This record gives sequence, structure tokens and C-alpha cells, in this order.
Amino acid sequence: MRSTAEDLTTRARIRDAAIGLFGREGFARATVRSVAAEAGVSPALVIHHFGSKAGLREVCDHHVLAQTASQGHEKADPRATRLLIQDYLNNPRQYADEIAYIRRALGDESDAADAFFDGVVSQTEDIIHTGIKAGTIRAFDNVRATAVVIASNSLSMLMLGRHVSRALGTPVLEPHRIGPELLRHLTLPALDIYTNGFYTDSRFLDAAREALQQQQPSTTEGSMPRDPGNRRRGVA
Amino acid sequence: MRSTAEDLTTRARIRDAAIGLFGREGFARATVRSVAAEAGVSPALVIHHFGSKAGLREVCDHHVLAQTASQGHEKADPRATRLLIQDYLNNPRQYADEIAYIRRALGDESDAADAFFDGVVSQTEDIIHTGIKAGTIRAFDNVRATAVVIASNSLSMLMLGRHVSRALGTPVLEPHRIGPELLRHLTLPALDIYTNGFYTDSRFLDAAREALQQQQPSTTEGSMPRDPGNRRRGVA
DNA sequence: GTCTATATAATGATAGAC
DNA sequence: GTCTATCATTATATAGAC
Repeated sequence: MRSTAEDLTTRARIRDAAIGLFGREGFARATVRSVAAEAGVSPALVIHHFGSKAGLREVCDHHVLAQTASQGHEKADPRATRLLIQDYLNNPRQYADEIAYIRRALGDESDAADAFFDGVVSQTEDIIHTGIKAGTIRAFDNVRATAVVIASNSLSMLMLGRHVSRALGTPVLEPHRIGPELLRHLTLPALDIYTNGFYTDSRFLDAAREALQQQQPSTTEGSMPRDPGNRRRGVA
Repeated sequence: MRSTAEDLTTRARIRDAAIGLFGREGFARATVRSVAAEAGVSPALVIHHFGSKAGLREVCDHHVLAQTASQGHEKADPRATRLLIQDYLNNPRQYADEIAYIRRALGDESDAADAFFDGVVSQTEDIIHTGIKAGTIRAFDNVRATAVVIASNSLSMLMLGRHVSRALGTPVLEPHRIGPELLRHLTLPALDIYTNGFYTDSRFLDAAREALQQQQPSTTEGSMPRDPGNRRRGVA
């Protein structure tokens, strides 16, 4: 997206303006007029090209989310992690609009955002399976649920970036814009927890397990592990 | 909030209707008219009581966020964890509107939401410090950054609840409403990671450390660990 | 393809009666 | 305190000229 220069078709310029504006202000607050102004065209032309504001949004959703979701070339390889971090650190501005847009889309209701999230979970699942085979990731008995937790944790930096920045004292350029400083500050603490754990023993895990067992186990069939008996207990 | 019955002042009824509507539809989409309709009053009365839509929002922000933030009676105690889970599991509907509202507020720009997030981080920091002293939590050298990561991870379930539910096959009652099934499905996998780690060794952590060292280390003073040398390595 | 002008609907907010 | 009626503004979307 945003193919280097301004040598884009008018339609593409409007779309990119919309992606930026939707990401910054949200779908409801951003108006057709503001999109037109940012793209340097008349409001009528926006409707002419996309039919309606909803139509414009669908095109933006597909452009940002479908594309990003289908990338997924990350593997369960430490070198990939390193390259990914460096890539983002070296050209953060390129990702800024997409990140802001994805954040808004995940918060709204959007089929494309649903598919995006599901794609992230699937990729995470693959990474975990590969990592388990390679011996770099623990052999979880419920890989699906673990993947959901990991994916959700990862995206939280995206959803809460502004608050996380402020809490760390990292300068916030624009309201909901995530900068490279954020990644720099959080990568090591996060990976430290994933590598060495957070608690020193299993007493919190045990307490939660007890609390959950005192509830009725109904209506949860079909999404929990097939053999709920073999869950690991108290390791560290 | 929502003090059991309908024996509330009209002002309070309007406020509660607004909290529910703002949480479900977002601040921009919810209208003064819809709030009035849900409260069973005229639109003019809403303005009469709160001055403007923005004024209404401020009151809602304070009612939900300031109150929730000042609670914070959680301690670094496994028994507290257990009670918290059970409390939520036993009366989930009571929390539903607040949760939806907090999600919207954290996504928007709101001073009250900022204070709320900072409060969660502070409480998490206290919990970690207490846990370190008690020996239940690892002795992190950068407690602040760790607290931010933990807080962000915890709130991700709130921010992405709808997607997480769908990814796990948990039935979603209303679009952005988090049910108790979600907690039931995720608590153990999440605590398992916090207890036993995710990776089997430190190679991802090491790779990230290398990637970050190849960058200029400027403008990041004051928020990273004071003594970066004594970080634990390769445990699991 | 792109514009100006305008139709139509919805919104936040006000005035004033009760 | 609460209402009805209405204003002023802003929004999406259309019509039709160029």
C-alpha cells in the first residue's frame, strides 16, 4: 500500500486517504467529506467510486486486512523473529496506517477483521506445532487455546498501544500511533516471561484449576481439549 | 451500578442506559435519542440533565472507570485469584455492561480511560513487588515494564473478547459481550504459560536481544532495566 | 472521471409550555 | 422535572453539467 509516491490512480488515493482517516478517527467519526478533502477531490467523487461509505469501508477492509492476513510468512524460527523486529524497527512509518486501521477494524464488527484474527490464530497454531516438533516450544496439550492466548497477547500491544506507550513514558507522536520505541521497550520483558515464566511455582495455576472445577462443566463441549484428564500439573 | 431494581432516579436511569448503549455501539454511533428511548424519556431531558452528549459521556466515564479503578483490592495471593474468578463466574451479567464500556473507553481517547489503564498497571506493579517478596513471582529487574506487559495481556481478553470467543468456538451472545465461558476456556492456558513458560529455552529471547542491540540505543533511557546484565537465562 | 448544486435524513441542542 | 415542537447543523447520497 501507499506505493512510494503519489503516482496512484484517483481511486487508490481516495482509498488510502480513507484508510488513514478511518484508522485515526474511527469509521463512525470519519466522514466522506473528510476523506474527500484529504484525497483532494469532491465528496461526490468518493461516492461515485465506491458507491457508499460502507462500500468504501469494505474496499479498505479488504485492502488492509485480507492482504495482511494472507502474508503470514513467519515461521517458528528465532531468525525470523529477529528479522521481523528489525524490519519493523527500520521502517516503522510504512506500517503506521495499517496498524491503526487494523486496530479500529478489530474493535468494530467486520467480517474481514474476523478473518484476520482467525488467520493470526491459525498461523500461531502452526508456529506452535512446528516449535513443538523442533523442541523450541513446550508441548501444550491444548494447542488451539494456547494459540488464542498468544495471539491475543500479541495483538494487545496493537489494541492498547497508546496506553502502553504512556505507561512506559514513551513519547506518543499521534494519539493511536504505535512507534518503534514501544517495541524496543516491550520485546524483552515479554519474551522474558514467555521464556522464563512469570510465577515461580504452580500455586496460582492450581488455585484457578480448583476454582473452575467448582463450577458446572456444562455447555462447554466441543471446544475444550478432547482428553481433559491428561493436563499437566505443577511443573516449575 | 445498576442497583438491582428500577428504583433509580431518572438521572441515574439515563446514565445507565447511556453506559449500556455506549458500550454496545460506541460513543460515536450511540445517539442522544437512542439513549433517551432506552431510558424511557425524551431526548430533551437527557440534555437537560447532562448539558450535552459530551457531558453525558464524562459522567459515564467517571461512573464506570473511576469507580472500577479505585477498587483494586486484588493482592498477590492465589486465594484472591480464586475468589475473583468465582465471583465473575457466578454473576457475569452484572459485569457485562461495565466490561463493554471499558473496552470502548480504552479504544477511544478519554482521560478517565487513561487513568484507568494507569491504575491497572500500578496495581499490577504492586502485585509483582509483593509477589517477589513472597517468593511467588520471579524477581524481574524491570518491574514496571513487566507490569505493563502483564496488564496489557490481561486487558487483551477484554479488548478482543469477541474474536477470542469465536476462535474458541464459544457461543457469542451479543457482539461484544464477554461471557463466563470465555474465562473458563482461557484461564488455565494463560496461567499455564505464566507458570511454565512458552518456549523451552532462551533462543528467541537471545535473538530478540541481538536484534535490538543492532539499533541505536538512544532516546530510550530511563525506562529499561538499570542493570541489563543480570537477567536470568535459559531455565525451562 | 470529475465537478457543483442540491435533496433528504439524522443529529445535537434550544425554547417554552406544563 | 419532564414534555412537545422546532431550529441549526451536519451527514450521506443524488442529479446533472462539463
